[in-house]
Amino acid sequence: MHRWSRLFVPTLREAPSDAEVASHKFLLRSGYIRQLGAGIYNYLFLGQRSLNKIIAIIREEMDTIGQEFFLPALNPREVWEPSGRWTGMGDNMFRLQDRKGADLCLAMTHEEIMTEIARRELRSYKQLPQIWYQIQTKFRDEPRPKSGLLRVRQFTMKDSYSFDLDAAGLDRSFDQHDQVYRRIFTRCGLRFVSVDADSGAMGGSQSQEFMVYTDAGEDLIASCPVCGYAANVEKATSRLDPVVEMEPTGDGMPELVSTPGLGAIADVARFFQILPASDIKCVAYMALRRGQNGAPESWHPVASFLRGDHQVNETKLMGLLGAAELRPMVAEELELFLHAPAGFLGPVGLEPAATPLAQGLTVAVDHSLTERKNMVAGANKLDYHLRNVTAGRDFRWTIAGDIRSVLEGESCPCAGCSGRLVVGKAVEIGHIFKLGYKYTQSMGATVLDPNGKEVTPIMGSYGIGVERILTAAIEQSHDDAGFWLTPAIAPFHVVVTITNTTDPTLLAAGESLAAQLDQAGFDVLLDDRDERAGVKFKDAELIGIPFRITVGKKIAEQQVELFTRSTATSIVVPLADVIATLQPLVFPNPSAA
RNA sequence: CGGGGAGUGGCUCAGCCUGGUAGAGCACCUGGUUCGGGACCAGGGGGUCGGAGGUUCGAAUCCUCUCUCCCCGACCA
Repeated sequence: MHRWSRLFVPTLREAPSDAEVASHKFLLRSGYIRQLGAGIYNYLFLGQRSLNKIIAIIREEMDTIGQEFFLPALNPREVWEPSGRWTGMGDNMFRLQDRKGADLCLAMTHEEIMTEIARRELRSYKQLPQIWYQIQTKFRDEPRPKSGLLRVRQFTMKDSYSFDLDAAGLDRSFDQHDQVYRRIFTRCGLRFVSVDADSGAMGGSQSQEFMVYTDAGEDLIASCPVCGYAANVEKATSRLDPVVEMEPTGDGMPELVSTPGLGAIADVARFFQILPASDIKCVAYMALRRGQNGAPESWHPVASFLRGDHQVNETKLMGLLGAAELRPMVAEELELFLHAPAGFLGPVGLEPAATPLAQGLTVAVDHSLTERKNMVAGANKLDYHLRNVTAGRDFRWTIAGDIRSVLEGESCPCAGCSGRLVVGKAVEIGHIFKLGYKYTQSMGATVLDPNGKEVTPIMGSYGIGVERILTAAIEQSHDDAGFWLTPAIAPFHVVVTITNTTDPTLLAAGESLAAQLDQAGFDVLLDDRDERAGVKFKDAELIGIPFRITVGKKIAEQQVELFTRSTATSIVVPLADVIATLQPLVFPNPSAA
């Protein structure tokens, strides 16, 4: 039992002005955290207590499939060299030097260290599979920390790594994580979804993110309400409705039309009296190719083309091209590679490179364009467009593929599904994905298979953002007065509020009840402060504790009030029944207690 | 990194434009009254106005530089 009168719970009546999102405001107001610097936070008593409970759940569930390690956050440069990530991580990694001038870094993740252990220790297929995990502080020099604990430079991550003999084994490890993650997030009281995700720069195949819908999130999720399809928009696809082609004009061949000052899609469409879908949009990039060692190798010009009403999806484009980085061309580069300014760029007359990021200009075309005809496109000449532009006949490309972002309302990509996609913001709380051989291969980890042949184990990598669980929980369960956590992750199960501590009867009754609850296994916070009742009620409702028992006037009839924070309702309970009433509410699943 | 905004007591902010030596509410301390929805009265403590330089008789206020934080776009748990 903890007595509030002796705790440090610095609640704030008003939120500091630099807090924007709900979770940030409430974490500060409730005295869970305090900021130390951009993306760096102190966790105070209540915050740490809640995070500890989250960690305990993660640990308990992870122990059913894996073994807990604890690896150093401080890593020598050498460990990060073979995978190419010492350079590959770029400015996102914190780096430092020791007194001898040797390079070190603060680890952002631990694939290399885990693989290093595997490389040195694993000899035989009989030792596989292995699942190793840790709960550790991670450091990332985020370009832009924001939104309280949502995007920070130091945070706690549960990261695990699986080593399997073959792809089928990896499938099992992946699936085990999927199941365990679902249990963890469910026990933490989160309403979450799992979505297909891009496997990104880490390399690998299947990739799945666990997301919590909230406007504070930074990811966009496309989902189908009919069939349940869900994917990060970085990855999501859709079926496009057929486009009614324009009738050709004149001889049907590309015709130069003066369009002075009409650089914007909307202006061009209005001028030609066409829909934006019949205008070709060009977005030009410089794309970086990296070598085997992760070092930047060369920049290549890329012209991407898509429908005027579509947006480029840079993640998809990078994936299609095999590019490591993408940045928009500047005006001089547009002039140099395309000989025209933005607004008048088009595919006609370009000479596409033979393969992506080879010598010359890489022309990438969205596949919504490859069968189209009689479109309008920039003429690669200031103040001119072309009409009657037909794919294949009038222009060619290096590569065609899906390089656009889906839009809300488009048809679900699933075969036979009639649903329309809905797009919503979400925050990522966990990520599981199949790494493949990237690390085991580059670092030379091998085992002998049953035939005595050397084989490279296949890896998976799985992360959970601990603070993000807390943040997401607050985002999805708050009101004007504060927030509420599920009992399993709340710093306390119940707060016993004595309305007036100067009344010896009330004080004694509250003390006694709190002690009984404590004895019965509840985490109890006794509000024995010499404050007015209103102050105590406000505080209790602010700080995330799911239940409050008010010890007040009704004590004369041996009764108290039980207030349920999530519903903001209270019931009168006889003193003798408090424990029995609270038991199923706090411990709904006996095995989870 | 590019674009926008803000730094004045613990918190929210006023004062700045139009220089004259810092203020309110909340919080805090003491005493008293009060005690089921962020009380009241009286008294009190606390700020080199982010930092440096400059202009001026005089700078929170004007000028230059700088640091930090927040928000919007490229990264990720």
